[in-house]
Amino acid sequence: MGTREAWVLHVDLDQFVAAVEVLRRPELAGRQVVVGGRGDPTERGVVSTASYEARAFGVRSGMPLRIAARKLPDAVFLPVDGAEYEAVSGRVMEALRSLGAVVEVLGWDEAFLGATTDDPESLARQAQAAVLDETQLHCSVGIGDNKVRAKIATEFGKPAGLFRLTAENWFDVMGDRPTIALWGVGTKVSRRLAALGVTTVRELAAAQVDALIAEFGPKMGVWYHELGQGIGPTTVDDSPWIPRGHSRETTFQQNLTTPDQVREAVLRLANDVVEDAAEDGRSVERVALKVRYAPFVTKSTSRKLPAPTRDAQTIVGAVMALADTLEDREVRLLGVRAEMTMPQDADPSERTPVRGRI
DNA sequence: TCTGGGGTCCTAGGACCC
DNA sequence: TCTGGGGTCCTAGGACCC
Repeated sequence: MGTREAWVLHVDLDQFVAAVEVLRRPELAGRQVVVGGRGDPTERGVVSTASYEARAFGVRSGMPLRIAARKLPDAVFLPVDGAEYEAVSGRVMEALRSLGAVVEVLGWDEAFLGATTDDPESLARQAQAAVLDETQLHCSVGIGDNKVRAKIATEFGKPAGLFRLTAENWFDVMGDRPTIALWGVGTKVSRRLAALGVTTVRELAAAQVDALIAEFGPKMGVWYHELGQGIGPTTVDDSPWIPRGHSRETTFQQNLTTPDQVREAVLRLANDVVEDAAEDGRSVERVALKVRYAPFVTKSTSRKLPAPTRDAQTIVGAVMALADTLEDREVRLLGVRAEMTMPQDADPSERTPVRGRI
């Protein structure tokens, strides 16, 4: 018998969105499926998820639909159906909770599991079986001694497999890889690291933390240094997610050209956001307006409200006041965001500086 | 290539105060 | 007259993730 230890598992559904679409349309199995936008590859929009058959031809998430269609003229293009994915996601998470581990939901298709066990591989296979049984969907599982290693391990398990990444094999597996392979390092940061002479994970781990702090600031400098060593948070937290804000944004198929069109669109977005906040029963303390002028210049402004409020008129009025400051130029995108007051004693000081939700 | 939508968190600079 | 230093709040922008 091994020793019982605390493990973090990261469960990630394989090509989730495309797989859900194939589930309800079995005739699509084995075909090139591209989900994105409204499903019309002649429109402005990007790929949400591509099936493995489509990825084989270089189609990736985030790619403009027009480009995907150029690469794959015979692919099936489908619109994003958030309600359906949310429903299936709920069943996935239920299946995971049935295992008795702590489940921290990260998004539609991802979760951390926290458990104390002497056989994490067995738990991982149970998770895969439970999800497959409940939803007919396959997932990959990363096994780690913290969240960072578990998350990165999943990539080596895909598709439908397992991989274990701990302090023991961290440098063997990751040491020679580029820093962009790390969760939380993107193109910009990897480029700035390269300018400091740091290109691999091993070099990042060995870098002077003072140099990283000078370049990235006190929090991120320390965080990147730890990331290079595979150090990360170990606590899996299943407390319900409390959103900090709500936002709605639209890229227009044709640019808006008149101030009236712009005001009308902002009003609509503001009303939607007010509704979202009202559904949560939360007060709004700050509003923000984002604009993307043609061809692709993005600006944002925000204003703190004199006092937190749930009054729709007040909130919408504050957004419209921001709209009055917009320039008279062609508009490609508009977005409205409302930030809400957090319920008491949510401890902002103890948060981990990882991008996105952890 | 012609670049979505919904999120989170960090940094930096200026204003203001003591 | 060569011009403090630190803290906090506000806002804009940047970076990243799914």
